[in-house]
Amino acid sequence: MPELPEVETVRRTLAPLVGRCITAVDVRERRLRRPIQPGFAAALAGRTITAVDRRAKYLLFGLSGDAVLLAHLGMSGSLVLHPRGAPRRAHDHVVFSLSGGLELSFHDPRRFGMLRVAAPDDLPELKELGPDPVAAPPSPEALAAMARGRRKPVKNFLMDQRTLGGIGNIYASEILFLAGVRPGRAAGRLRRADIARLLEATARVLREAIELGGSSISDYRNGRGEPGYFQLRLKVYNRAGEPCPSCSAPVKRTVHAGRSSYYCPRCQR
DNA sequence: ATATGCACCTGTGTGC
DNA sequence: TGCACACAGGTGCATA
Repeated sequence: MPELPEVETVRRTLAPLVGRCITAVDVRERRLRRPIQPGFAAALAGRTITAVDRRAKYLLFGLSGDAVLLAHLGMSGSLVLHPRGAPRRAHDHVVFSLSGGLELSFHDPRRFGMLRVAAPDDLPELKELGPDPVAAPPSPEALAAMARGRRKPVKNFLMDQRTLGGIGNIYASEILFLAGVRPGRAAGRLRRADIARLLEATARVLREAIELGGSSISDYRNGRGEPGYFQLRLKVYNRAGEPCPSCSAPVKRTVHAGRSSYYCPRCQR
């Protein structure tokens, strides 16, 4: 579910938590894809949230006493605020009690998400992440250097978190459509002009998606439980057979590395 | 080193 | 209605 625009929207809706104290943590299900560590709740109780940051698709909650709560929403995860005592839903795996009568629920039906407490200098998950395409986009030269010699499809190159941190399956198709580049093109065979258009398209698509609060395809919600609206602006994702909004040719679906790709066979070369 | 396949899960939609 | 199957926003490990 969540790619950069969704995670950034969650970050913004949870930013007001800065200054609140985590008074208790109820771990109702530890069996996430990576099991919740022993001592997770005890390591958090009593700490105050000092920052809410994002790196690629990771959320980082800065905590008093030199600790970080690292969170990833996987495919189906959400973090939603609600008043204390609100009914638990199925798949509410962790409930954080906060000062001021609030609770924050980590809800994740597929359990691909991740929660971990760590010291700020112990975050190996973030080591290999590429530059943030919104906050610190690379120059065309730098992206071209990363693509040099690579034979993997440009769509998978964009989705590789070591290239740019935060692009997933939906936005990869949308970016390639806007840039006029076919998803199956080998990354290393892109021309300089293709690279430049890709970077422009990436910035435009992600910025607009953030403005609209991300895409709610089925059940994505921000930290206040509200949906996003960028799904209404998706041009090709999940639109196989529908007319291309630019030239009316039918949108095609293919598979790259096991993930669906959507593109216009006329507009994208 | 690089690219792909599959596993990890539950829920939903489709076709029979 | 029930059932089987495909597919879904991600990542990490095994395998060529």
